[in-house]
Amino acid sequence: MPELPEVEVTRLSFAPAIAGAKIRSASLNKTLRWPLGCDVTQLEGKTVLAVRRRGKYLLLDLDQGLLLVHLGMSGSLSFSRHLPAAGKHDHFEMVTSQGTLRLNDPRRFGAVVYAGSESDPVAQKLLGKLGMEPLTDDFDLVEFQMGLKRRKAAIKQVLLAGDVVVGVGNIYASEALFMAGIRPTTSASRLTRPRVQKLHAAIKTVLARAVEKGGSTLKDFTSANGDAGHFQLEAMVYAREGQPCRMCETPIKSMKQGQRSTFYCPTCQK
DNA sequence: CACGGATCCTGATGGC
DNA sequence: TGCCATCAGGATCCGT
Repeated sequence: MPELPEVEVTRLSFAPAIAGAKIRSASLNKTLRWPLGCDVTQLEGKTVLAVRRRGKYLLLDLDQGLLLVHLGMSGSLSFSRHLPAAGKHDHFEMVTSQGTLRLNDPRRFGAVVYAGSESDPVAQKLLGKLGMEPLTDDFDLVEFQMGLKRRKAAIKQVLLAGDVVVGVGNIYASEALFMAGIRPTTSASRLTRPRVQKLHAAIKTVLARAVEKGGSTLKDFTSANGDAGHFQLEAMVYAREGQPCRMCETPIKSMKQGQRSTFYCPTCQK
């Protein structure tokens, strides 16, 4: 489910409320993608200082160590003083002095991992190869161009790989490529400099706009407050196969790239 | 090293 | 209480 905008919207929806909270108890009832990395009871007594984001990971800074939370394809967090009884797919929960944080994840591609510090090998294994953050000054145009230059694969797949730029998932890759007028199958290394510049700007614009709109709720995404997103209503190509392009009326096409659906306008994207 | 495919898991949907 | 195939917001691992 969640790409950078959904993860960021989730972060914003509970970071202020959980800051300073002391963990009273924690439980993990089913295996997620990766092991927690410590006994879940060891979280008790620690304090949540802040919540940061790196790519699609949420980093919960504790007074001792940190928790890395990934939402996978179907994960969502909720944080409230009063949550309903836990359901079938609620796999991780932390009761704190300021409310309960809960991870719901039907497909269990998500994860909660404890690391002693961010430089800990456990954390570095997950964070170490991540690319640039697209919504900060870290997203350097020249470095982006160099990153694409050495990749022969289709630009859509290079964006999804996350080692050049992070946070762009299946929805926003199609949307950014539409905005930049680039065919998703174009080899990354063959994009001209002006086209790379256009794509660099498009990624920032699309992701920032999606954060503003509360993310995309295709099926069941909500922030930790329970709010749905609305960006999907203004998608130009994603999930719009056969519908007229909002710019030129040409029917939107879809295709498979690496077993993922890609949507594009054959007229606007060359 | 970079690429493409298989893989983890559950649920919804649509064709037959 | 039908069954089967396909698809879904991610990212790693493995063979080439």
